[in-house]
Amino acid sequence: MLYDIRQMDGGVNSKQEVSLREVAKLADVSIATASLALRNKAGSLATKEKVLRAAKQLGYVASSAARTLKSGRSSVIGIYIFSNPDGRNYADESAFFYQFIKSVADTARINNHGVLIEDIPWDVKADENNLLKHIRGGYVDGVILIPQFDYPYYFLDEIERTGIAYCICNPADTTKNLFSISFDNTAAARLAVTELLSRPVKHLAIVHGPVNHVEAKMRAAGAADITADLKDDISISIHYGDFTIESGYEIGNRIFATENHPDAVYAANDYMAVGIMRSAIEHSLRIPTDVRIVGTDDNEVCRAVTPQLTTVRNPIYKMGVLAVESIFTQLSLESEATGKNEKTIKAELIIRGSC
Amino acid sequence: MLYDIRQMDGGVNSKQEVSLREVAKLADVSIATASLALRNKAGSLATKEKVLRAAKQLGYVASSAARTLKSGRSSVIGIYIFSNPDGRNYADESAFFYQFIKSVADTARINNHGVLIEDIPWDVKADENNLLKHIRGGYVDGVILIPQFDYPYYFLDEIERTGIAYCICNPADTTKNLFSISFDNTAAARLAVTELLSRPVKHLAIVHGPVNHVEAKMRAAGAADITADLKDDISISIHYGDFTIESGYEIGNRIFATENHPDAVYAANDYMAVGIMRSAIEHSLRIPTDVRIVGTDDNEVCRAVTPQLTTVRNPIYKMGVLAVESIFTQLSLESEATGKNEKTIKAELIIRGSC
DNA sequence: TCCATTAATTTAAACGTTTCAATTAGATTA
DNA sequence: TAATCTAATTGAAACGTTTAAATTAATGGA
Repeated sequence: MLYDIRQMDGGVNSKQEVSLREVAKLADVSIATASLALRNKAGSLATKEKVLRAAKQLGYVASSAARTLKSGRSSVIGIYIFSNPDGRNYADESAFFYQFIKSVADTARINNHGVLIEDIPWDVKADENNLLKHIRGGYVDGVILIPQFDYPYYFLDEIERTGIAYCICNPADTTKNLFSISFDNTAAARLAVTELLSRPVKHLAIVHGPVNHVEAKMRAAGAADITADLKDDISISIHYGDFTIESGYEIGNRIFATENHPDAVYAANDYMAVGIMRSAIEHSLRIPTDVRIVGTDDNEVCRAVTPQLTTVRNPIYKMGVLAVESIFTQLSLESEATGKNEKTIKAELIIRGSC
Repeated sequence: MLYDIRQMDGGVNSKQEVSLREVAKLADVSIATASLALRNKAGSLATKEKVLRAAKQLGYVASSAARTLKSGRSSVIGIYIFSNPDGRNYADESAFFYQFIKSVADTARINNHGVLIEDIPWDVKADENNLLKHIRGGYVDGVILIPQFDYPYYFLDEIERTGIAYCICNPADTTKNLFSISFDNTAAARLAVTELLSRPVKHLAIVHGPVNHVEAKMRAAGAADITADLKDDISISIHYGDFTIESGYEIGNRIFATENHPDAVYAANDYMAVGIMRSAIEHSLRIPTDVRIVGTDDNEVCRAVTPQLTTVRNPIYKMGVLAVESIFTQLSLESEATGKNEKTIKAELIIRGSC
């Protein structure tokens, strides 16, 4: 059922119930004085009190539209999650995104900002999605972008041109000079693989995520950093999943069916790791005795499985906080004065029973 | 690090780059004509084309603030998730919320509406949180409310008074006449318990969620419906968790330590269920041979564990879609003409290996 | 007491749309 | 062709704020 809202003429056109005019009248001051007083910008103490009382009595709330129109600030920050163009939305499953959204919303709210959220498939054309529309239309004061996949940033030039505050979370290209926050995915993978190799390993399986997924790529690079130096008596196999539990399970079924099955598995995310665990258990392999497994992210599934999954924590809540702070820093500075700023979030190994 | 955005004077006050005025000038028509043409409200074909071309050439996007101010419609729908006042945010973990948000955002976008998201702890006073502010300030055209817990609806009178479109997801009190969508939690629990009882059971454990959680309550009632009719040769024990994996695990440790441990467990959500499973496995109990377990929700953790968890599916994506549709129906009708409307979403048993 | 400052207040002009009412152009009929 | 009707276009007034500039009031020093 689709509604064409543009043709909805019947509905309630809710005019502001109580405007600044009424507050001013009740407080017996001019509209300007009322405006100033309410925002604590000027006025004598007595007037401020008088106006505040009047506003409270009438239940006055400033019209966001009028304020935005005049001030040029919407007090809204947009989160734009770019999703997979192939239509498979691994992210649908991800508890992570809610944590991220919540951290952004919490941090924004402290500063009296709202949060707008938008999912944009990568294959939707620039002029058909809402990112640039929102920016040009003044919907948002700042944008937090989560590209996820490694496609060309069609939006970057326009964003830089308009000078809007932005922060890219886990950008694909860190050589560009951007406002960005990145989880140190490379270090995360290095930590995980190093942990696996801290005990004797005969066959190490590396399970990558989607090939064009930015974080998966960097985790792959991190794993490669370590395995490159490995002696010949450790055999290594590389596998590609798509970040889902099911893909992990299928890979598990392939690798555990062989005679010389892996005794150590690094998975680029926790979903695949638990899928692999399920397969291992079904193949009557004991974890961690027969096979040791390390995942990535510290998603809640880590604590669901038996034994619990050792993993590298990706502190997603912190990323949201930092992203919003970056936006506010940009907003509070003269546009000219800002230097680009790239932050990195450290990876932390969380040891549990699977390893 | 906190920023007082109210004192940020240095920042960019981004005026609209290209306004309707410029478009009208380029197309050589009046502003009114341009406005009408762009919204396809009137005008000859030739004029429409001319205006559209001009708009495209200039990269024109209507100012959301100006449009909202004049039209009284913001084209934004707000999601307000009420969270636990005790500070324990079970929801932080929930992959469910992201699915819900995404479904709302997807459905809203089809109708050119944005989605604002806000978390409101139940103990924050009415005039200190953003719900009523957003409504009175015209931020949103409609609100989707997720109360989660059973506290008095301080907002309801005001919402009804302003006549804003709203939809309450899983309201506590279904006797009130509301716009609402509910998952049939009672039926869900009945389905689950009935499934457990379809084979011989000696000791049935029922694990409830937080006592004041709306859905937990109804699931408890559903379970009670079935157990009330049970013969005396089945012993029943009741336990209270808080919807987290850890609370399930602790309950598991208690119930599986006893001699006459349960051979069937119903858990009011999947997180607790997998926690219970972990405990069972650690107590060397085989699932489903020694103990059969059924959860609720069909969260992703169901597919993470071994064996996979049998559960009752809570189609959260559908709930988001229905909520938005309810909002749009209200928006498209004369305010007077609307009859309240309560929809229920059916529960569906998903049989997997744990039962 | 008067003048110079400074603080408080107000007037009025925006901000960029939408829409009513009025005007003009175009089509149709007698 | 004139008269009538309809469609297209436009001028101008809002919507509810913010803010620069102007005005008025209050304060202090000589």
